[in-house]
Amino acid sequence: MRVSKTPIPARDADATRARIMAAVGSLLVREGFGALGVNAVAREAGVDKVLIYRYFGGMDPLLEAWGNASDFWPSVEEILGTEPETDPARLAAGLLKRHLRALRARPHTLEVLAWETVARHPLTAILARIREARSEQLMATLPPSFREAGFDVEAFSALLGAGLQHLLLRSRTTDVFNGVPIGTGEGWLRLEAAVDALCSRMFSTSAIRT
Amino acid sequence: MRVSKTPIPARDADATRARIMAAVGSLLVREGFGALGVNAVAREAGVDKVLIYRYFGGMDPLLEAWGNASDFWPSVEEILGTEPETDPARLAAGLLKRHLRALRARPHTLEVLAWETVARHPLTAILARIREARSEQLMATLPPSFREAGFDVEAFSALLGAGLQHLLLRSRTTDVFNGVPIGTGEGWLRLEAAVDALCSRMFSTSAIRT
DNA sequence: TTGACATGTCACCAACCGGTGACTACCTTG
DNA sequence: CAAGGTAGTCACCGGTTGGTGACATGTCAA
Repeated sequence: MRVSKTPIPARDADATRARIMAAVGSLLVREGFGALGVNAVAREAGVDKVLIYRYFGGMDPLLEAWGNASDFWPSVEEILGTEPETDPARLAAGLLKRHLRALRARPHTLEVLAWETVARHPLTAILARIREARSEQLMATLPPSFREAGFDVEAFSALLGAGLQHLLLRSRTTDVFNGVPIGTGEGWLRLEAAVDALCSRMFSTSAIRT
Repeated sequence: MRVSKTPIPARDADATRARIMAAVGSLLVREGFGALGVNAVAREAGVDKVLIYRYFGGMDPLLEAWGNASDFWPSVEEILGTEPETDPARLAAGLLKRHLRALRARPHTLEVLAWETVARHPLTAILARIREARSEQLMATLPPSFREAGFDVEAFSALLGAGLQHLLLRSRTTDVFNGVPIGTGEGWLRLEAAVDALCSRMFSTSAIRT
């Protein structure tokens, strides 16, 4: 009569590693960043926490691995779109809208962005570095006419980009922001239309006013 | 020879209550809301934590009391400004800019707003309620022409308001956002100028385009 | 003076946290 | 078969957290 204490220990390191990584993601979107810890991840993965130390070296390296592995940030192509656009207003609006849609499809990324606006953490630093590289890569593809549009394009795009990002973050927990239903697709259609209008009017009338 | 264990116990309940309340604020701005707890507040106030339970009934009631006490949200007058404005573009820009300045002067409020984006909490609910009331109060003072400007004013102001708020939150930990130095007054001047330009062009050309 | 009450100190609790060492079970290589 | 490494379990450590009960000390009124 065998009294084996370990009925199905699986005994598959790669699978265990994968379970731990997956647990990070699901725990993140379900409980939020505050719940992320060695004990919690181990519980979520159904695994002893000592394996986290053995396989990853601790929580921070695990988060690094997780951030590097998943398609955390949208690719440059996803933001640039397929066909080239010359009209600066359409170009700007297209970039903003594709950026919006890319983030809207990535709840993990959204969660980390939320954390980043609030607290400093090794993971947010890691991911910020990846994002910076992507951002520079993207900026390099933009035509120089974009920068000399007759108004402060940096401040303009900072304002709109920040606005979209903030609304995305709020949409995780709130249904309506300033009367706009950010919990539904209809609200985002209205916001995309607003982005279109803003870009169009800024770039087309940029020469009229100083 | 007296061996009094309590050299200066102060013995002033009101003062102790005040010290606890003050400790919440200073701890919040210095360490962030993650560090808020019974032990931390008691330490910060130089007070035994049992007094927090005795005087406030726990951490959440303490936070409620704190949120209700301080001038957390700017008054309606502070947002509306002194002199009435009829031009809708100037009116909108003025509202946004005064809102921005009011929040920039309130680090406590900013910290709780940041908190609100990542977690639900009794305190954030309390403050959200106060904010809602102020917001409605403010909206009631705006002329109806504001709503029928020929474009989606709600989406427009949601986007700009959210953008400013997001940049405010990011400025707590980051110096530059999209090339704009949000850590310095110069960056905020540029952003205010961008708000002016956006409002001006949206309201002045609203009839030209659909 | 005596008692009631308010104020504050202290010790303690269970629960959780991150982290580590010792162990068993298994598979592979000789 | 034996040896060694790998995968996983378990028990434990010190420290911190939220929370409570017992107690000392001061103040004030009867």
